Parts: sequence; structure tokens; C-alpha cells
Amino acid sequence: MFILNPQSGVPLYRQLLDQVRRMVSSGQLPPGTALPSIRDLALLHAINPMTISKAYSLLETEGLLERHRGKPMTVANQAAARPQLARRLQQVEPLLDQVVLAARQLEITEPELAKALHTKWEEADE
Amino acid sequence: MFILNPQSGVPLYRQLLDQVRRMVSSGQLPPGTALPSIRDLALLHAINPMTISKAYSLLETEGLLERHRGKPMTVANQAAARPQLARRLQQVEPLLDQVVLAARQLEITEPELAKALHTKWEEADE
Amino acid sequence: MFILNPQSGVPLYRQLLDQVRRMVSSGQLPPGTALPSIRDLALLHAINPMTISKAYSLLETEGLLERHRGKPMTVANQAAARPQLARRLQQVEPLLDQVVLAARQLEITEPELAKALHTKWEEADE
Amino acid sequence: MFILNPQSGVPLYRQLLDQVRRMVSSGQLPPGTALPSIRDLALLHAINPMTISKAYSLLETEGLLERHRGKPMTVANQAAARPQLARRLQQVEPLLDQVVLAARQLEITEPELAKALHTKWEEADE
DNA sequence: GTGGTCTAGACCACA
DNA sequence: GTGGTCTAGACCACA
Repeated sequence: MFILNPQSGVPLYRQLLDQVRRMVSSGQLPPGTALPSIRDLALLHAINPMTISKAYSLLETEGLLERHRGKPMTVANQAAARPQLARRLQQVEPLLDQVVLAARQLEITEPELAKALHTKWEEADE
Repeated sequence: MFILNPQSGVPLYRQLLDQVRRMVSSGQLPPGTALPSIRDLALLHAINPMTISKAYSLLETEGLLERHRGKPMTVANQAAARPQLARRLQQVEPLLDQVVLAARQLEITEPELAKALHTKWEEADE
Repeated sequence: MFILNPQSGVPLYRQLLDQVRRMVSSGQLPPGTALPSIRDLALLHAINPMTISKAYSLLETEGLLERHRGKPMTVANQAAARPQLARRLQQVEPLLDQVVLAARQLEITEPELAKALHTKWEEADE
Repeated sequence: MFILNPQSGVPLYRQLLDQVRRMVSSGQLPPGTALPSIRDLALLHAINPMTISKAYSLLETEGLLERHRGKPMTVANQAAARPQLARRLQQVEPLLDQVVLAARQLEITEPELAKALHTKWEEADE
């Protein structure tokens, strides 16, 4: 469900944070959905429960998740409607900036980059 | 010359490291080229000289840069030969993985993503 | 500087949170003031640094504190002017509610309670 | 009859514990009095019966309450004799400590605090 | 020196 | 079963 990469330099809790935000944004996690329990995620990804707890707590502070004593956390109601395409695109922009910067510094051309992206996309389909 | 973003979650020295590697890979920084002094970069980006020094030192250990007493560091000779496209593309792949993951979690379609990438690329031309 | 009571049933990080909020509210910690370092506080109160770090981080999220890489955290600028008496009183109200509830359940009269409060106040002067 | 506040940071069972203790201390719940059933309290406050059960059980261990199969719990006989004022005041002291600490950190003066307490007291009369 | 991230693991509160 | 709090301690990034 979530993809965590410990090598990337980005803290694990932040990777989780971003992914939950996106899946709520897209409607893949609609309001009311229960999130996987902290323990389950910790076991599954072999990371410490507190790392996940930290991400979940921050999302609660943000108002995106709701806590229910003794029950799983859920996506909040006001984590409303799936935003317009434009707003969702905004969330990928920082990454696109990094990609474009990297490609240009490597003197990769635009068609070469576009092709590489296409390949990655298709790989993800499998 | 370099673009550093303290908000991204990626450590500053690592951002610098990646960028130098890429510009050497692409031939934009050919062997013998002098790098900006630690002090200049520190002033320019308002960060601590030690952060830059750390990145430069790691690149020296890697054999990509050479240190010359009292003179600026330079790109090493054996850093030479611009690698094949395939090898340069490898360096952008981790970023492309992140982009594809993010886009899919946001339910952005491939054409929408391709278009956004194209826009970013053109913006960078200016 | 801070008074932490592990017996009270209130989590330590929350006690700290409340106390910093109040001292910023009152102007005892004016904008720009550096807070005691996490390590110092941890040693002083013999508690774990992460507990303090958690309180500080929440206050940063709240906008009350500012983080400075490699330097102590400070009271934020927008943690503006000392609020009116009314707003400061609001912050003690939940505690007064508890006191009044407790006293009435103990059948302590108002004058008895007022006297006890007065005594406590004077003790604190010493 | 009881006032429970899930936001206060103090565990629910502890709030209940304190309140029963006080009302027994004051004689508001004299020996022999039947307590509200666990089920009723749970419904009334919308909390889990086990939480109440835990508080009642602790009070039974303490000797303050007595369990009677198939009948409501009652206040124990030896719980008797309403204690002197001094002993009842002791039970509010921890709260008064918190109030005085909070007020002083907020730079609220003693008369201001006394007045606020008076107001709260009167509000409770209604 | 500063704060940040993460682990392993204990124990608590609540359903 | 759920999440929350706290500890002891390692190691990292930055000044």
C-alpha cells in the first residue's frame, strides 16, 4: 500500500506523510477509510512503530486524519472532495523540478527524459 | 550554478553532491575545471562552509575532485569520459520512480504528467 | 524554569507545552528569546530528550517557536504581543473548572477554597 | 453527576476515580449509597464500560466501594466519617498548585485570579 | 555545540 | 485488538 525507501535520504516518516496526503487528495483514501494500524505497517515494512506514529500524528494535527480511542485512525471528513487536477499537479511539482534539474545537469535531452518517464510508467503498470 | 532547497528534506550536502556528480557526468564540468570556492558558495547560499566542505571532501574521496593547496578544487582527470546516455539516465531513475509513484497516488494520468513535465522543461529554458 | 511533575497524570510533553505557551503569552519569553536546549532540559529534569523534542516540535508546528539549524530554538516573532488579561485568563479557565468541581465535590466552601488559594500563592512567593 | 473531559490529558478512569473519592470524602455519597451502574454511566458519557469498570474496581480494592452480586455497587461502611476540612483541602492542593503555577506564568495577579475563581464558583451555582 | 531521525522495547489507556 | 507515552541510546546534519 505504501512504498518506503530507506536509501532515498528522505526521512521515512516524511515519505509516509507525503503518500497518505496524496492518496487522500486523489480520493484513493476517501473520508472515513480506516488506515492500516501502526503495528501492521511497522511489521510489514520492518520499521519502528514510532516512526509511523509520528507521521500519523502529524497528519492528525493537520486535520487530515482522525483519531478514535482504541480504534484505527480514519481519514477525516473535512479531508473533503478530490481536488481539481491543477491542485493535484501542484503536489508533484517539487519532484518535477528535481527531475528537470537533474536531467539538464546530466545533459539528457527532453525527448530522452520523456521516453525514460514513459518506460517507468509502464513498468509501474505491471 | 547549484540549486539548493533546504525544505526538501534531502540534506544539503547530499543535494550538492548529486549536482556536482551530474555536471561532471554530463561534461558540463570537464576535467580540470575549477569549482567555486567553499567560501563563495557558502555566502551565496547562506549556508555554513562546513556543509559544502563535507560535500567536496566526499567527492574528493570518490576521486571526482582534486584538491590543490591554496588553489580551487578541480574536476579530476580520471573523472573524464562522458558516460553513455544509458548510464546518465540511471542517475535520474530514482527521481523518476518518485515522480511516477506520486503521480499514480494522486491519480494523475500519464498524459497529464507528461504535459506537466514538458511545461517544467520549457520554464527551465528561460 | 519549567516545573514538571511526573505524578500528575498529565503527560510530561504536555506540561511543557502548556508552560511554554503561557510564558510566551505573558511576555516572560519575548520573541527572539532562545529556549533552553533539549539536552540541557533533559539533564536538568532527568527525562528523555525525545520527550522535550516532541513538545518543542509541536510548538514549532503551532508557529510559536522557530527552528534554526544547529542553533537553539527561539520564540517566533509572530508569537506577538502579550495578550489582554481576558485572553490570558482563558488559559487558566480549564484548571479553574477542575478546582471548582473538586472543591464542590469535597464540600469545601468558597471562603475555604479562596483562603487555600491565597496560601498557595504566598508560598509560591518564597 | 460526574463530569468527564476527554480533552484534558488526564485519563478518563482517573477523572472518575478522583470524583468518586471526593464525593465520598465530602459525604455527598454517604456509606450505603448505590452508585450508578457501569452501563448507565457508559451510555451517558459515551465511553466504554470497561473504563468505568476499571475505576470502580480500583475503588473497591481501595475499600471505598463494595460489590454486591447482581446489585449496584455501594459506598463502603468504613469509608465513613467525613474527614476534617484540612484533609479534604489536601485533595485539592495538587490542582491549586497547577493553578498558581499557570497564573504566575501568565503574569496574572493574585486579585485577578481570585476574581476569576469567584466567577467560576458562581457559574457553578446555576 | 544545536536539533532530527530511528530503533528496541516497556507499560498505559481505551474498545 | 487500537493508539500514546516514555526511556536509553545510536547516529546524522548543521553551525
